[in-house]
Order: sequence, then structure tokens, then C-alpha cells
Amino acid sequence: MQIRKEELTAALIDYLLTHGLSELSLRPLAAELGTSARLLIYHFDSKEGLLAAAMDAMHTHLRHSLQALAEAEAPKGIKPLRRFWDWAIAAENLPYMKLLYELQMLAVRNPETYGPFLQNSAAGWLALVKRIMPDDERDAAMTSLPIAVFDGLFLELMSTGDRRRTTRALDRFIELVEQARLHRAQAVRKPRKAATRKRGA
Amino acid sequence: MQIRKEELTAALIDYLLTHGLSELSLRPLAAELGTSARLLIYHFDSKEGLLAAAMDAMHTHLRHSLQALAEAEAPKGIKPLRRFWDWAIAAENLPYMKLLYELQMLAVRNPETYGPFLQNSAAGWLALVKRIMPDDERDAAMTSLPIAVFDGLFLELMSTGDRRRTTRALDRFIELVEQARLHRAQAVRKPRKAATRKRGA
DNA sequence: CTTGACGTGTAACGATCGTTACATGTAACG
DNA sequence: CGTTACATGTAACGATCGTTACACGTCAAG
Repeated sequence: MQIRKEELTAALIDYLLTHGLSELSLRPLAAELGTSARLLIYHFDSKEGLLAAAMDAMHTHLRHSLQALAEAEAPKGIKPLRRFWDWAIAAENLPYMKLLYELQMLAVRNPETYGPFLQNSAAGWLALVKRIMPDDERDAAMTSLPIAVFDGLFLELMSTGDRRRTTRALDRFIELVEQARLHRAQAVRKPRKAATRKRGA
Repeated sequence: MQIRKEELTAALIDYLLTHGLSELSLRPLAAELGTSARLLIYHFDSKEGLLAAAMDAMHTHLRHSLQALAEAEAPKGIKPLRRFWDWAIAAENLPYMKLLYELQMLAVRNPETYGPFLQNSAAGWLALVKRIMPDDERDAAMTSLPIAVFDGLFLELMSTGDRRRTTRALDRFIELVEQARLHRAQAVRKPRKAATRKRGA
């Protein structure tokens, strides 16, 4: 019955992964962990310390898992963005990603409460995104776009649970980027310019 | 009858627009409205009734404002998606949109609390989106995509407040769709390769 | 003037919150 | 053995939560 801090943290994350952050309360949490609120405070000093430990563990999990993805050999024919998506919606990462997005949203409205738990995970994402977009598109707006597509689709996935639809939409975006790149390549090779502009709606 | 209730609802929304939903408490709310918690319960029956009234008013505002947009004459040269974006980030709509997104996220984790306040605003969006994508792309994935782009960029706007960057990214997406359409049109006119058709991943 | 509905203030209820006081059990070490 | 440090249980504290009881004032209708 002697649970130490690390074991507590692991169980704590499991709890947060299914119950979310916003309505966390010490006593119900302690009840499900088989301990008491007293113990949680003893080990984590305060509720905030408890949240800090949990959020840190979450970030650590995601960082390690993402690093493993980056180091693994990339299969041919799968675009980085799609590979990132598959990683995110994999069973072992999806709950963590949901928690991360929940944190991000809560931090928008309650920065003083949740802001301290934000780590710059976007920096990690960016390293991957850098390889997604064509080089000549690497301005700020064009790195924003794939991340926004990812975020938006992940949002829809969280709301509807529709993996097929969201994944297909992501593939459509990738095709779109491909086609546009191809089109630009052709336009450079044979610059006919204004003659091809016709539909504007 | 019940004139007081309408005034209260208006003030209530103003409060929620700036303070958010997740940490709403009757007494601080009442204090800022210059009344008492007693009064709020008297007029709205319960906290849930109060939230219901507020969320209904929010949906009503958005629906009316969006309808006004749909009925207004569309300026030439501005794509519908961009027009929708400009509407959403306009000063009079942005706080409502933020509140809507907050509601949507809270409903993901706490459906029993916030689910009842969800109305199918996506249906309203869809009517606009229908005119955004080219006709031959109107499958489910391709209507998901612009909405996801919008959602993702709006999320980033909420987090960073960077209007310029997000708006520019949206414009890039629109260009992307345009270029892809143009490319496909050329491919149809001179079908050199079958590679530009659908690939099954 | 009386009645009764609406609106409001004060105060309290029971529940739950994060946190703390106090006592105790366990086990390693001198 | 006793000491010491960590771990744990029981209970309670004060604060705040949504909600309710009760009394009072206003004002139009009878």
C-alpha cells in the first residue's frame, strides 16, 4: 500500500488522461488512486504542484515519443505531415495529445492557472514541419498553415472521433500542397502567366 | 413581462465574453452585475438555466450576424473563406467565437455539463463552405478541410493574438486551393500522365 | 385599502473545496 | 534499545460553492 511519488504520478496521469484537467478535485482523485487527499498534498505540496508534476510527465512522454518517431526510419512514400498525424492519433499518444490540447485551451482563458504548465511543444512540432513544406515556401504563414490544418483536424477528431474523415482530409491537404508545387514547377518551366487566369470565383 | 431578465442576460453575456465559462461562479458574477446570487437564481432558476440562457443568446447573436453576412452583397475578389474569416475576427464577433470554441472544447471532456448547450453551428458554417470549394471536390474530406483550416487558425489566433500571421496563412490556403484547381484544369486539357488523379494511400 | 405578483436583501444551509493539525505506523541506523 | 525520517490515517479548518428560507418593498388591479 505504500505508494511513492513516482507511482503516484503514473496513476495520476492515467486519471487525468481520462478525466481531464478542468474539473480536477483532490478527493475524487485520491479515492480512485486508493489513497487520500492528505497523501497527495504530502507528496506534491499542493494541488498546483500535483498538476505541475502531471503536466511535466505529459510533456516528457510526448517529447520522448516524438523523438522516437524522428529517429525511426521514415517509410518511403509517406509524407512527414501524415506520419506526424499517424503518430498523434496512435493509441498510446492520442490521450496525451487530447490532454495537451485541453491544457492549451484552458490556458487561453486562465493563463494564471494553466499558463505555467505550458511548455513550448510547438518548437518540437516545428522541427518536423520544417521538412514538410517546400523550401521556397518557408515563410511564417506557410509554416503556420500545416500546423493549423493539423490542429483543426485534431479538434474535429476530438469532437467527433471520426478518424477516417479527418485522416482523409489531411491527405487532401497534402495532395493540395503537392499539386500546387507541381503547378508552380510547370509554370516556371513554361511561363505563360496571365493567359491561364480565367476563373476567379 | 420579465424585463429584468433580458437586461440581466445581456450583462451576463458581457461577463462570460470576458471571463469565460469554465470558472463561472454565481457570487463573483452577481457582484460585477451589481446584484446578488439570490437574484440570478430567482430569474434563471439555477446555474444551469443561467448558462442555458447565455449560450442561447450567444448562438442567436452568431446566427443573426452570420445571416447578415450571407445576405450582404459579396465584394468582388474576396474569397468566401476569407470573407468568413474576416467576419469571425471582427471586433463584434470575435469574443462570441472565442466563447463558442471554449464551449466546444469543454463539451469534449464534460459532455453532461456542456453538451446540452451545443447547437449545430457547424450546419451554419457548412452553408458557407459549400460555396468555397470547387464543385468536383465536394466530398466529405474536402468540406472538412477548409473548416479545419479555419478552426486551426482560429485556435492559433486565440492563443497568440497574431491576426496578421493567421490571416496570411488563411490566404495561403486559399491560394493553394486556387493553384491546385488551376493545375487540375491544365491536366485535363492536356492529359499527359495519369499521375495527377486520385491516389489511394 | 387590500391583495398579490414581482423584485430584492440578508442570512443561512449542506456540500465540497484545498489545506492543515495531530497522531501513528514502519523501517533503517546508531 | 532509541532515534529519526518517511509514509499514512482521521478529522477538522476556513473558504466557497449552488441553493433556499424568510422578510420586505413596490406598484398595478380589485
